[in-house]
Amino acid sequence: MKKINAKTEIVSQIKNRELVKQKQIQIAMGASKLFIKKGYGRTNIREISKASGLTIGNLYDYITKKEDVLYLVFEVFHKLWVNRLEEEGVYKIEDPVMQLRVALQKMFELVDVYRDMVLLMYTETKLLPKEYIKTILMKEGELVQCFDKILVHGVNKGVFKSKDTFFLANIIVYLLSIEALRGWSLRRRYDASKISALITEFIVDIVTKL
Amino acid sequence: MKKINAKTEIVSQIKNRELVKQKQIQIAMGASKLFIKKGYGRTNIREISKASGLTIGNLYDYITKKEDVLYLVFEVFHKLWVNRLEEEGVYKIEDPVMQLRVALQKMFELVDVYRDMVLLMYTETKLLPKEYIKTILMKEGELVQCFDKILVHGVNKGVFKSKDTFFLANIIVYLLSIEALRGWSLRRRYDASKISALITEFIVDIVTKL
Amino acid sequence: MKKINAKTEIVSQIKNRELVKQKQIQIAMGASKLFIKKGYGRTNIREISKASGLTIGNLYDYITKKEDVLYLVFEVFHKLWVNRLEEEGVYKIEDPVMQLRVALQKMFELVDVYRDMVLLMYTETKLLPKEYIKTILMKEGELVQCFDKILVHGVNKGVFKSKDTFFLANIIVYLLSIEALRGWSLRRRYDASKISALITEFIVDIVTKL
Amino acid sequence: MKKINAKTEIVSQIKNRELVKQKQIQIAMGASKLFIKKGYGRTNIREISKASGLTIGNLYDYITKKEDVLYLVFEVFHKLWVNRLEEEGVYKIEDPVMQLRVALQKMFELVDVYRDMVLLMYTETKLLPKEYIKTILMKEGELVQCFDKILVHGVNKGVFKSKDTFFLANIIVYLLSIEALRGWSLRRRYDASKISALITEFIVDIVTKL
DNA sequence: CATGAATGAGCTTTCATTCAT
DNA sequence: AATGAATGAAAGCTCATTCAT
Repeated sequence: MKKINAKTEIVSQIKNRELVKQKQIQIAMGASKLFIKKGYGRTNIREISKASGLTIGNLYDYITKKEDVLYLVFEVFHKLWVNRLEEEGVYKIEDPVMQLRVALQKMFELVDVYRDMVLLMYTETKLLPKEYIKTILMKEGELVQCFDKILVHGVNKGVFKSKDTFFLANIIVYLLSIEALRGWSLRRRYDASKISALITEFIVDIVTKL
Repeated sequence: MKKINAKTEIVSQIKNRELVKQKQIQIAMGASKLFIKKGYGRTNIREISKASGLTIGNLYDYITKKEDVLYLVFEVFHKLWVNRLEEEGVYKIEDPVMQLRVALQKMFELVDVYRDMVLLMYTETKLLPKEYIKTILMKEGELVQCFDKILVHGVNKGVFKSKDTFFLANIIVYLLSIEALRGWSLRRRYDASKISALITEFIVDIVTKL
Repeated sequence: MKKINAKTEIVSQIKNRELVKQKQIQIAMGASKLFIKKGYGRTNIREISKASGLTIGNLYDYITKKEDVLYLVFEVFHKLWVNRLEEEGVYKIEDPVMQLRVALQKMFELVDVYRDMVLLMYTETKLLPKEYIKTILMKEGELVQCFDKILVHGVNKGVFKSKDTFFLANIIVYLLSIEALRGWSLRRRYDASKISALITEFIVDIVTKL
Repeated sequence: MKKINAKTEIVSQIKNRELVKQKQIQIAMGASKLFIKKGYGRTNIREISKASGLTIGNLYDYITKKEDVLYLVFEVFHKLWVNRLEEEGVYKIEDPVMQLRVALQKMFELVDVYRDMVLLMYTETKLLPKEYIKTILMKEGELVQCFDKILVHGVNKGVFKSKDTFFLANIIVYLLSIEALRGWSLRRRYDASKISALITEFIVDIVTKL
């Protein structure tokens, strides 16, 4: 397994590091709404400037290229996911099935709210320069590791059977996005919450029975 | 379940219908290579014109907007998939597990060759106008139906257990693309053919055991 | 007074002179409707070809440049005006006031039907190459001469007073177009037929009282 | 009589209102020369950009569409006319005939200088979108009102006889442009200043004798 | 640090005209 | 004589990025 190793920081002209961080978050928050609504390619710098409350010139004090904004958006957005699992006591749950169920539920809550953002990540990530993609994917990798940890915990307890938790964790993380990516098909029969429920049961079945 | 019903045809200035069809395929073939390499948004008309061997003006005799080219690419590309299942005797195999295995194998062969194209479809479809999206998704729906049919056949034979073949067919079609969409993660441990094999066994396990 | 002297003929590749004339009229008839509706600049050759029932290639057997079509339209259209005065016995009326009234009435009937065409002539003539403009204006000059003749007739009869019939004939011909050119202002108070009536009385007043 | 009511302002990306006004005039001045020489349709944005001393991008900071330039030209140009009457004490002249003569003279001075511009207004106004046409015509209406006022003044003094000053004011304004629109015919006999003189006497005759 | 006007290459699309059949 | 596919220059317009203030 190749080692994940990428650390990217948007370089800024501004000296005050605290300010830079604060403004970059401000930019990401403003831009994310636009990106979700219109996509990255169709959002222009003027709009990003307006949405983030910075003048164009000032905006460029905190970024170097437009791509940086997309990166910042992904960065902010990604923290949401991992934090969700880490900050809410999921890891303290002892019962493996319960732990998995809770983790999945928390993820689906986010998918439900940020469905378009999930789609955006799939659709726009590859537009970024390689350097950035590497970092983004590394952060995605963290989410896989979270589920891997949960699976290993279940296997150790003798509740889950999987011999290849890494593979299964990937499957699980991939299935989390099914509603965002294939909702147009599934929603012809089921509503969003039913889809989440079906996927949850499906995953639990897999890890306990296969 | 809503009825799928959409039919789109790119309007052309050219009267000779045969020629139109031939040239539109020519355009799609030329453009697809560019789209895979650079994405739709970063490929410009001049390049498409050159790649398809038509002058710009003549190109616009066969399309109306740049978007039409993306649609044409998807259309040509999609025929590949459904044809692959229909034309190669998959439906004549009696043994359900064998039938499913062969179908999956054929699909993975295509994924392997057209990995980037799969990604393109997921990433760029939503850039199209609604009218076109409808048609594209309808064609995607056909693939789901193909697998649904295979599953129903297996259930009737008493070999597959699934009570919700539509849901499962969606999962299967979705999993077909996992290598294209999350290969960056899986390939850190497995090569492409191993991934296909793992997914195949995983699916067979699911349909026979759950 | 400079002598009017211009004769233009659209050159054609086709040998049969009769056919050329017939087709050129066919082209003019088809195109005039388009020009009135959309203006010359916004009508393209494809549309002209369709409207005239000739294929593009064949159309170009009867014209050399798109401008030729505008010239043909003006030519056909202009015959209407002069013919209207010449063919309908206006010149046989003995009473000068009556003759003038009838002539004006006939002209206003045409303005009423071809209002947009009048506007078109004013708006597009100057887009033509000099050679063509000369011919067009010569034909316009014929109309001035028609009215000049009528005025001279009245002066000889002692009914009209004007010493400068050429100047007055120009004024009259100019006033014929007032509704087309300034109708937007006048029509806020009067309808089209009222405008014609007012102008007619105004002209009669002028020629008899000034 | 419908109420005239239209106000159009070319929207600009630039925040500094003063600058916008100044640059828009700069654009109008540069473009008007081109429009007079080649017409609106045959002048392209690149030329306008060069003539106005702005880069293309910057030009588009002050306009939205090419049409806006035509509107700006008309706007600047129109101020000239109304200002000419209002700023030069015409309204202070008590003697109606003298007042009318002076007003006409001032107008003909402008026609003489801006002959091609007058033609342009007649020929290109209708190319504008309705919204703009409305505003342009409203401004034209102001000129009619100026002459209406002069006529009413004369009628009140018992010097002019007209019962329908609105109609006559329209005729007068229309006659102001005769040299621009039909000069090609009249100039075969008279030079420009003679034409102005003839029209002036003609108008004075009309208002005093009819 | 902040402002926003300025830059100009690059984009998609149209269309008069030609020419092989 | 008739057909209509092919040509490609040129059009209007956008937008990421810079830089003087």
